Amino acid sequence: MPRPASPTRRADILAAARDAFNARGFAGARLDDIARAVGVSKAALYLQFSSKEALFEASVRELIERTLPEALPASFAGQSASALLRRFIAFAFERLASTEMAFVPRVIIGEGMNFPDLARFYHDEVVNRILGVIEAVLRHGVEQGEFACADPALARRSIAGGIVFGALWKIVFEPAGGEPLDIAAMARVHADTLLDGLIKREGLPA
Amino acid sequence: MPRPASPTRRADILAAARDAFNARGFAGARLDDIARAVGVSKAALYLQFSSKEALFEASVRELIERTLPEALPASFAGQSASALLRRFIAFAFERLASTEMAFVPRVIIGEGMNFPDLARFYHDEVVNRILGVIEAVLRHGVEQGEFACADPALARRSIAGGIVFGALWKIVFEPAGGEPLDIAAMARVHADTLLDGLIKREGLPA
Amino acid sequence: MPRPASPTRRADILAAARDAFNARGFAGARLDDIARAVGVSKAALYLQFSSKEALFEASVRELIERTLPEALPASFAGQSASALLRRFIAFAFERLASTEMAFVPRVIIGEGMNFPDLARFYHDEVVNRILGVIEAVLRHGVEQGEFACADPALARRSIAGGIVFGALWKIVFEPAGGEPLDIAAMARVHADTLLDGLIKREGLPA
Amino acid sequence: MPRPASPTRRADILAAARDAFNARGFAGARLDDIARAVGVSKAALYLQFSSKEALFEASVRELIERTLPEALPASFAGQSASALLRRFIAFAFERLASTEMAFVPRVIIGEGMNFPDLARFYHDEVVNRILGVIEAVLRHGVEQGEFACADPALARRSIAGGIVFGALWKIVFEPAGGEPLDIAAMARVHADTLLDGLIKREGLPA
DNA sequence: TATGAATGAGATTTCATTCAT
DNA sequence: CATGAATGAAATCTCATTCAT
Repeated sequence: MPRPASPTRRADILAAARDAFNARGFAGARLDDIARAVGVSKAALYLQFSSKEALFEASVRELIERTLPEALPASFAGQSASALLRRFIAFAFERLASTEMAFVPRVIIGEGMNFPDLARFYHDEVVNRILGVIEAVLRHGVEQGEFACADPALARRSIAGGIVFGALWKIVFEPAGGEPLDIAAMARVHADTLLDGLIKREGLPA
Repeated sequence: MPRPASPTRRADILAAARDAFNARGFAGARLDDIARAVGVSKAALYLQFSSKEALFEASVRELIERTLPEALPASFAGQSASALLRRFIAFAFERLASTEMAFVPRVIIGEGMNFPDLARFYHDEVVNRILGVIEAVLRHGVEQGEFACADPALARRSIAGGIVFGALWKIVFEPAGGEPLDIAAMARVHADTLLDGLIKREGLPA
Repeated sequence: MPRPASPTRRADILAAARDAFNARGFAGARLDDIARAVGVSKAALYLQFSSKEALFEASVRELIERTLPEALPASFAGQSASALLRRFIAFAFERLASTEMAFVPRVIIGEGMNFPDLARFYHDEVVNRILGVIEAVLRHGVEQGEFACADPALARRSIAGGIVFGALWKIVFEPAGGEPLDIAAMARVHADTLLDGLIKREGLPA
Repeated sequence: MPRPASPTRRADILAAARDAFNARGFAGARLDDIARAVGVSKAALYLQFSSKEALFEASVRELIERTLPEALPASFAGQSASALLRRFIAFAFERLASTEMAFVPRVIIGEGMNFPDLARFYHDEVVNRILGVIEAVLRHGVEQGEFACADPALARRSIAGGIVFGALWKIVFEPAGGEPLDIAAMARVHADTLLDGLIKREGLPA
């Protein structure tokens, strides 16, 4: 019994695919399950995607392309570098800790070696761009005389690292019995630590 | 061609299994390949491990148990908190960036959801202990009046995050075309950033 | 994009079907390709043919019915049996070596067992009639005292055999790397051999 | 329930494969049926042959390699060219008309275009070798002053053609309702016709 | 202990065929 | 008439697992 074509069909498939890949990994996910979740036949998947691999790549790319633009701050104008960094960290934490978004780094880390094109795409289009934004904020702060940062190209990874760690905690360790993590609190502490440093400053409150 | 039983047989199998799981993921690795790499029959694997899952878990656990002692710094006695933290960071970066050690976080991230026991084991035995060490250093620094850190339980993840990010860069993004990362330099910058903070201090060089 | 009904539509489909069946065999040919070649939808094929089998049978039958008249020589009147046979052989070689005509024997040989009706039709309408023509020439020659032929009913297959072999060479073995065959020359030699025999005759040039 | 390894296992599979390919063609034959005919699982076929195509090629090659040597005369010594040719024709008719052997040309003709390597192999190893033998006999006869044959390279196809036609008649047209063909009689008549020619010779019985 | 041989269950993929529009 | 969308049924192939030897 054929079903009507629908503009959401493709999006439905991508969402179901994402769930499946998220839950079982690329090799472990079954097209049968994806099809059943969408409510179509397996063959219907092949009307839109030429292979399981193509479906996987599309599910990753689509998510990235849909969500990346709003993940990057549009402009730095009129804000202190500290405020910019705080906002970026808070925003990134909240985003990346959501299951939908966290799916991508998880599969890239877990299966990237089997999909070198995809890993490169993710590196080029996501990781590098985000690192670029962070570095720009750092340089902006240095130029304003607000930040001291000898090597922004390396320091940016310290900032990204905490965010990634928070996301991994949420999706990997919390389900495994790790203590629940308050994302907003961790974002705040991450920003505090990075901005103020651990070493006590004279005359400043901790 | 029967081979003599050997005490290294089990270790050989575990090493080959690790290579395979590292290269292709759990589902993608084939017992055939592992057996061939060791030079035994597939059936021989079942003499030592009851299933592919068991072999996977054993290969991860064995590595953890074998390397855990050297993964933790032996003693902190008689050093400033700053020096301790620097040493720990340098030590952890170097360790985790090696392929053998990086294998564990990678598979835990990629397959942890299908191996909850293993994820919990890793969390309990490794992640939490390492985080505990970091937290101890932080508290030690606060007690000595050297550090200002309002929430060591959250701040420790900022420290760990940079380390994990460095390791992921090495094993995931460098192979995908990312720029080569100088681990020692990043360790230094990570420690600098965390200790001194980004915000410029009066009278201190950047 | 709907297209106007057209009297050539059916012929177009049959021609495209023939190409496809010729190129990949019955099972290997895809309705998708046939439809695309014609420029209609797959479903449109079903408006004219009830199944892939029906389309195949129709494509073969149509070719036979369209080409049979010109496959048989019009008249033998007023010629020597030798001349008749030479003319027939030359004519048949030339005809059967063309791709379009060779299509039928090829698919009958390859798929006849799955299409017994079609094989019988081809046998009755083509093979037997052509063999009948050959036999008539032979008997004509014997009656005229020109030929010596004890069993024209069997000998006719020796004549047809060379022709079929030539056609198969063209469509099967030349594409597979066989040496190119000069059809006209082979027709000549085939006729010579059959008429004069291999055993040397007194007083005749070899 | 595993079955004991057996030296006939491979031969059994090849025979069953030949039956299946003979009955339904390459694309139409199902590995399921072949496996069931042998009494093993489908997977067992893959222990010996890496794909359906490999099984097909092996089934053709094995048959050719097993039967071709005895089909070619070992030596021409001490026989008249006529006797040689008669013997060869009789032998070839009998052989090629058997179902086991005829399967090969049938499939090559019907599906050779999908297996260019196999078609070339069949051309090189079978067709060309047999044509070479025929041509050698013809040249031998010419050298002995027994045959007159201006172009043995073309005439050999007239000889082969009758044989092939006989085989095709047996496997294609007899099942389709064609009149039964007496192979031995046709072999005799084919040899007679080729040797003596159709044109009546003075003073010789027809 | 060790293995070669075998398999069952399931994976992806293909394609002739149908039907609402 | 015509089609885009959909599907059911099957095909090939894979692989963890078992067992007689």
